[in-house]
Amino acid sequence: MESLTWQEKLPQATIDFSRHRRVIGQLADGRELAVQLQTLLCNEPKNHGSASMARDVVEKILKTFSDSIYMLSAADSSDVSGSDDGGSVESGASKKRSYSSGLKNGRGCYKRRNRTQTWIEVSTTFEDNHAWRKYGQKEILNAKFPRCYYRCTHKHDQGCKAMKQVQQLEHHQQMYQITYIGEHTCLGTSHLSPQLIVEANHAELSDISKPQNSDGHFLATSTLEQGYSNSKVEEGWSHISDKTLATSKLEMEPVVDYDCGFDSLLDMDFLGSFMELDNGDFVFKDMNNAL
DNA sequence: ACGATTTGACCATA
DNA sequence: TATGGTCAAATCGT
Repeated sequence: MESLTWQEKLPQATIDFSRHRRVIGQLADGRELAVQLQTLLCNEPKNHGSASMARDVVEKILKTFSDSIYMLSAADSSDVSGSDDGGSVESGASKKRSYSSGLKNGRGCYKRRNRTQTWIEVSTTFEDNHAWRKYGQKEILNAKFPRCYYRCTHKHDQGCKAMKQVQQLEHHQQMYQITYIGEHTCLGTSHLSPQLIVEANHAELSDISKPQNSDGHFLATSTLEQGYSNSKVEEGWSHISDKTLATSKLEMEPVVDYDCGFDSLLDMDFLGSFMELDNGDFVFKDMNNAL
């Protein structure tokens, strides 16, 4: 009874490569046309209201084309370039330590927690108004950047079980995919600031909706479990510094388009593609379960 | 001195 | 067996 990894499933999910490539070609043509339209619009007066709106629309179209091409290309390429190089974060000090050989000491004795209280945020910042302590970092297969593991600073003094995992997205390096595990039970407020939030039961997504709120932030909902109220993410967006992350804080652009969020989903365990419905919603077709 | 971070080892799971 | 999640000693920073 062999369980297949997603890499092993990939060829099944992308059986018709030639059709894929034709679609990619079509998308490339569409992008080219959008570029031409953008060029035309650039000749319009800057302060012309409708022209500026049109430019925005064209930019979004371009991004949509680019990301669609990327998504298809990613699925098309069987060359899953391995976990790369070592672009890992190296802290200044070289550290060679000699572990005494009988290292048991209760090390690694733990239970994997259930993931019922899990949700995913995609944001330009991995800060929130909670104090986190980093407890691990790991190179992830097929991911350029390592995944960092944080737990609440108040784990011991207040017994707070909240944790989060932060992973920088390979194709949108200003974006971070943040997986929150468990609610904070420590004192303090919780205001998230996502561009996209996926509420999930750590299971496959089957339905992702376009942004509903006025801020242009994006919200995706798992149809498998509705463990959290959507209002959670719409309460407010205050940021304060996260002490544990301050030292590695990056300069980041504040504005991100929703397609970044979609891109991020590729960096997760999902394999599939997005389809836009007539009503404007996006549906994620899970290729893992296809065929 | 003490808390935070780094990083290799260990364990669970698919 | 490969991969991801967690632990904890060593190291760093204040």
